[in-house]
Amino acid sequence: MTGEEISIEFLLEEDELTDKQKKILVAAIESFSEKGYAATSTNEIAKKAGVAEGTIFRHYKTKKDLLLNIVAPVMAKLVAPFVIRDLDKVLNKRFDTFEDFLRAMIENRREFIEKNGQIIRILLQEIPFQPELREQFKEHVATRLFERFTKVAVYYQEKGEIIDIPPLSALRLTASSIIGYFIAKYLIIPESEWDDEAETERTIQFILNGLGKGTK
Amino acid sequence: MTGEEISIEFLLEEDELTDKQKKILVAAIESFSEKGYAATSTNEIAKKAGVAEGTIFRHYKTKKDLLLNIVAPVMAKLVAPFVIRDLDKVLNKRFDTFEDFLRAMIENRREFIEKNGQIIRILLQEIPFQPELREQFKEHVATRLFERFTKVAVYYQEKGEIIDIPPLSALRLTASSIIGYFIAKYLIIPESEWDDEAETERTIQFILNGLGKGTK
DNA sequence: AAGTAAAGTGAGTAATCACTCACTTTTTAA
DNA sequence: TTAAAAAGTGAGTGATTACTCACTTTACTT
Repeated sequence: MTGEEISIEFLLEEDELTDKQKKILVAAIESFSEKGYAATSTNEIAKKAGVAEGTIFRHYKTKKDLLLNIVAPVMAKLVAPFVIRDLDKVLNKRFDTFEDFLRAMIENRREFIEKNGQIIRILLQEIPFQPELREQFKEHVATRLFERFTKVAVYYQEKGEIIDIPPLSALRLTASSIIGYFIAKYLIIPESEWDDEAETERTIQFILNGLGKGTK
Repeated sequence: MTGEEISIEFLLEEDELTDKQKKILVAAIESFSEKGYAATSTNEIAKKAGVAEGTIFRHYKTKKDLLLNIVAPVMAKLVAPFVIRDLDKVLNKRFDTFEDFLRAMIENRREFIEKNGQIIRILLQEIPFQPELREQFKEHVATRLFERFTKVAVYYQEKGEIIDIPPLSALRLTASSIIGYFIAKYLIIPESEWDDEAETERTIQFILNGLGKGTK
């Protein structure tokens, strides 16, 4: 976990935040991702940020409010628009092959994860316990992602590149393979060095063969 | 989450536990899986179990001790021996095809998940924050699973059924597809009814084509 | 039936929790 | 320059926390 840098760029630009407010966010992100939301005290965040505890509550009504203000923008302003916007680019370009599409997707998501690793970690941990997060996720990410991917799948199905299965199944299988790769790389075995290029290639070929029509 | 029954069968048989001790375990499992470990108080567990708070600490030195005593057996006595033992059966039988092997694996894991859903949930949630759990998992589950699967992969590679890639990559891709299916079914979209048979079949075919040599 | 160990109890404890508020300092605007 | 608004402070709040301990009840052995 050494050298992991925090991506608060968008938080910095979003509003005009004071120096102390930024420090609170940075400290909270760090502690939440290391120890978990429930196990992190506001006192601890204040100390790490070099700020009085009252300052936190000047800007965030409750501790949960702080959590939501950290995670929500990542979903609403990065995950959703980013995914959607870039998917639009991808879709509008209409990559010639499903393979090109996959390659672009994976590279796109890799960059996103590397910039927002800590906050994604918090998101993954807290989604089971915070109904607000779950709803935001469904609303902003899941449903729109599904809508867009359906178009992609149908497009390449019509081209005859991938087999005729329900788009949701195609999405599940594709996403499983890609996310599984990221989870293995960033969560399960982050210590070992990966041959990223080779593993990416294997993942792409696996999906292509898995969904392909066998004209290899 | 209605009608979900708790699998404490093995806990019941393991030692001779008193009625109150069983109730403590059941209550703790329920609360931990619903609210998370850190957000659950011992007072709350005691009340739910109909027991004095002191009774909990008579049997478990600390709250964390309680957590470990719930989760560890699932790994050590169910996950590890179960996975390994059944994998042995599977391996010793030497299923004719990789397809048969996959089918047996998926059915086996499905039953396990359905019996131990709550504890698996706790395990997944707490692994990032409890080093003891992480080590136990690596020791009992990950390494042995990898060892065994390597043999399987090499066996079917030699038979020419699956392509020649590193066994770890084959494991990653296979596990991603299967676990992805379970996560989708039990965690992400548990409310909708699934055509389990069809989805299982699609998952198997996806893996077979993905790792196959294209002689479809 | 008596004696002993284990199981169970619940009031008590110090520490910590999220959060408040009267106050001071800094920033902004006219 | 000044007044108002915003940002920052930290001692103080009652509630809750995990855990203890002197004591009572139950279970087991002879």
